[in-house]
Amino acid sequence: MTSTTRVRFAPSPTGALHIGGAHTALFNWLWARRNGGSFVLRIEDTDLVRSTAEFEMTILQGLRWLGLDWDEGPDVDGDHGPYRQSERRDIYLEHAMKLVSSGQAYREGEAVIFSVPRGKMVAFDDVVYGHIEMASDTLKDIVLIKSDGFPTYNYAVVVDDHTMEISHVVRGEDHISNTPKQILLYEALGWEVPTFAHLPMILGKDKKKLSKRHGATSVYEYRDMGYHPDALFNYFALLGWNPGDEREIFTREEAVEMFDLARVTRKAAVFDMDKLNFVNQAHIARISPLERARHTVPFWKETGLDPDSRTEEWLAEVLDLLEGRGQTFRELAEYTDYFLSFEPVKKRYTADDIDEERREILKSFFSTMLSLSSWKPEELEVMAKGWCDEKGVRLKDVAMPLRWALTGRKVSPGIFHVAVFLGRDEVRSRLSHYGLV
RNA sequence: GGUCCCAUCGUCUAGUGGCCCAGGACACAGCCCUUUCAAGGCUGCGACACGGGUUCGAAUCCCGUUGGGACCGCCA
Repeated sequence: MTSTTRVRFAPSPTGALHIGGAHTALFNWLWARRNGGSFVLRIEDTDLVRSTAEFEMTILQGLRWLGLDWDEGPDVDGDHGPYRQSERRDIYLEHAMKLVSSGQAYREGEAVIFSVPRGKMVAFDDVVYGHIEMASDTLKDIVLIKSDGFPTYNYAVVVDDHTMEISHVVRGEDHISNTPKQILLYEALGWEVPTFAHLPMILGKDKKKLSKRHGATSVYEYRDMGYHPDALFNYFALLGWNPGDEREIFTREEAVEMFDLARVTRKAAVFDMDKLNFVNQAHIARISPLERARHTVPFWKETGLDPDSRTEEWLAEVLDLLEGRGQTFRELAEYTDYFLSFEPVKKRYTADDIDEERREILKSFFSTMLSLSSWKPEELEVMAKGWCDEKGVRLKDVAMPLRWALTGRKVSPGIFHVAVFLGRDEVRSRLSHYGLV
């Protein structure tokens, strides 16, 4: 019937967009884009008590942030709407009544219940898990319409996937056990059964289902921790799938090109922050300096700094000095605070580790340094090495005090690069604050 | 309890009977580089859950055991 690929992501708006949901949405999106098909977004809001419009909105925003765009959905017109289950009640009722009149379902109270046929073997071939079968005798009758007039999940999903002409049902492995029930419903309704592809679950470090106990579970938390959406996308794609070669860092477009449902793995995967950090660092290294700066701005602001008083080019240059240091935008902001202001340096460092004897040596070195004719990193380094040789001092004995005075930290990029970028006047001013010049 | 699914380094995985006394990546350790920390380069540590089969040959196929997980709601 449907020759084109149509997949869907069907979240229920009872919470933020969680990692598991984002992972499922991602694989659906990948499959749709890979095949030039459609990605449909459907809101499963039949749980009156827990569903809210706010959650629906955050889920949509979360998907957008991740770069997962949909072709049809509650906010995008299509030929298969409406896209909220709460707006499709007449459709569910209509088909349920057909089952009642054909004797395959019965009423009990206000509800409509499907009688599961006895002695049947229900089987399907899952793209990921292979052949699965289950005896219908192990199933209880299935509630179709609840007493409140709303459909149940297992019923609504069948009606929707059929009427929306979904070709591939791609969802979490926790739905494998529901699949035979749904197939029975497809058959009773006389509908063609779609192709199923179940995805492995994502677990926490302790191999238990991911929950709040494992820390951040909503995609927004990752955004706020300083992860790039492309990196999260890349990392999610690697959970339960791999391209077949040894590439691990790739763009959205590259993933679309390489993706194949047939290569999805079956084992539940543990969400590993260390690997995510590595992937994020790799993406930060790949994006342009300007984009890096734009992503870091909110984090500078968060620590009370004022990046708006600088040009984007200047900010990008600052970040460039980091040369790979930092795994998140939050760290990038942290590691460069001293470029934007001397205040954080003063808070971190007081110079009370320097005794008088040491201070005299340093003053001598810094005055030579500040009077250098050329203010370039290489020149500063050559001068410093020469000076140290002559005085019988180790380079680190002058480089570290300089680092402390300029950055307030024991680690930083090459300190002569920092000094040059800060400028001779600013360096003199910071050194003089500590009485070192 | 019933049904279903899963099982390769700590983690993500490659592997579909011989190319595997198992390859890559993260993490970890060491070395190189070096003014610190990163980055980068090199090296190392480290796994086929167990027991039976089938086969000339098994991580790969079959059976069982053990261990995980999911579902069994008028939740989704």
